[in-house]
Amino acid sequence: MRISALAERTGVPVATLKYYLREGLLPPGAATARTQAQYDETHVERVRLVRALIESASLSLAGVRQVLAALDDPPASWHDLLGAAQHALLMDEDQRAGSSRPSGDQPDPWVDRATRLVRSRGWDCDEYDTLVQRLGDQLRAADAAGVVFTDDLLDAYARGCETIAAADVASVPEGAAAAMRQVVVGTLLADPVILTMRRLAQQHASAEVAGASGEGGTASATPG
Amino acid sequence: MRISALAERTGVPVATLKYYLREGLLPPGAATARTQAQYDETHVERVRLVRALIESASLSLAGVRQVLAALDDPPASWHDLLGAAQHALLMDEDQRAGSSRPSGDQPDPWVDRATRLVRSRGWDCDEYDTLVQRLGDQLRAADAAGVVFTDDLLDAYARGCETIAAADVASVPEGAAAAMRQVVVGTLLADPVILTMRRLAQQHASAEVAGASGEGGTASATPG
DNA sequence: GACATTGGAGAGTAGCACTACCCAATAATG
DNA sequence: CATTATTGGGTAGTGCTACTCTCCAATGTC
Repeated sequence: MRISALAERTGVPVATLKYYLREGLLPPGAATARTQAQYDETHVERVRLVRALIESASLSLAGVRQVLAALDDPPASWHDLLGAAQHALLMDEDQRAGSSRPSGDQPDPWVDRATRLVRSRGWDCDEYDTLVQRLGDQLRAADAAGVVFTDDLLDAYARGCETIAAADVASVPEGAAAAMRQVVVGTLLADPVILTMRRLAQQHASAEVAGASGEGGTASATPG
Repeated sequence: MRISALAERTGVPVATLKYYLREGLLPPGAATARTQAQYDETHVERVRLVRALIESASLSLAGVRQVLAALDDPPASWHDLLGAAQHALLMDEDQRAGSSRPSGDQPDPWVDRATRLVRSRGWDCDEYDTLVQRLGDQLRAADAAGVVFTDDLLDAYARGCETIAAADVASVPEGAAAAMRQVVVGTLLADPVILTMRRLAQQHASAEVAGASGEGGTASATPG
């Protein structure tokens, strides 16, 4: 199929596809001549993947590049695989949010709290560093904004995340190279799903509380 | 305090504060003369809030504006309050990710699946519309990217989110206007926290599985 | 042979979040 | 009262991202 067919199949304009080709997000088609190339189903899939990462997981192009690199060069072990996926993600998020890591050696109380939280859950692998740092940063930011996360609340988050993560890990077919896609892309695309579900669950929980306490709030229709 | 003092207290450059003033993210200080105004602690708090929403929750300025508007004009009931918070969020996220809502009346299988999922959890309030739509969109995007979310997986997500949301709702002081801050800002700032925790829990879970199955992967150190 | 299409590349665009600069009015200081 | 620094207010410019447009000669197709 030619580029215009690829554009039709995916709903992405030809100009954008050319851009992706230039940026290396899309591998070049099999050149049949100097100004002609053939694209196949793998290209369709890749374009759809790129679009999903951009639109749903809201990755930047740089982030997409990282993820694709990880996909094209799958690490050996399960664990490294997850690490690679997370690394790709971290890179991207760090870029868009200037993480003001003081990088000093003095003990940061927020990172401490994050560490204690993680420990209390029994999550005491090594190499958490980046993620725990990140968690500490987020707790600090929340505090600066005047929001209090109680220990109970964070503990509930941790329990909820354990449920989620256990299912994540269980859902991956063992050892296959196809697992990579599931882990990397699944992790990324599940993020927004989880957040949306949280909102839904909040609505449900708040409705229950409201109902129980006889709250008569004006139930405004969801704005269009 | 003058604007330069505000800049020092918050670590935000004066030029940026002026920009925020112009954009209405920061209320003007009490003018003591035509070219002088006094700022107080509420301004410090607001600046920190804005920064947290931008850096941690990675909202756009437009999103921050929405959130602040909701904060300044708190709805009467608990439930509406949450709705306002979520509305503000949706606006923002919809802007940055062009939600390709077909808006047709034909039944969308993905939205259907989302609806069934929500129903099966007993979350059958009204006015879920936007969120369920959103969930359907996300499931469709994942499918397009070739990622399969099994029913079991989504159910586990839902259970995890129930845990989280129950804690969210329980953590809010009843009926106070201060609750608004906790709900709106807490919801937003907790999002990244939850995602980070998910990553941590995944690491933990994958390490356990790897350990159990005798996996000998090269445990690369987390890249700095 | 006529004409649309292609690959390749450069340049241009729009939006976002600042950032720099300028101005007259004012405050602070001596 | 003179001097200097700072302020509010505004305009314009910056850097970045993700496209989008335009051009070209080579090619495929009829």
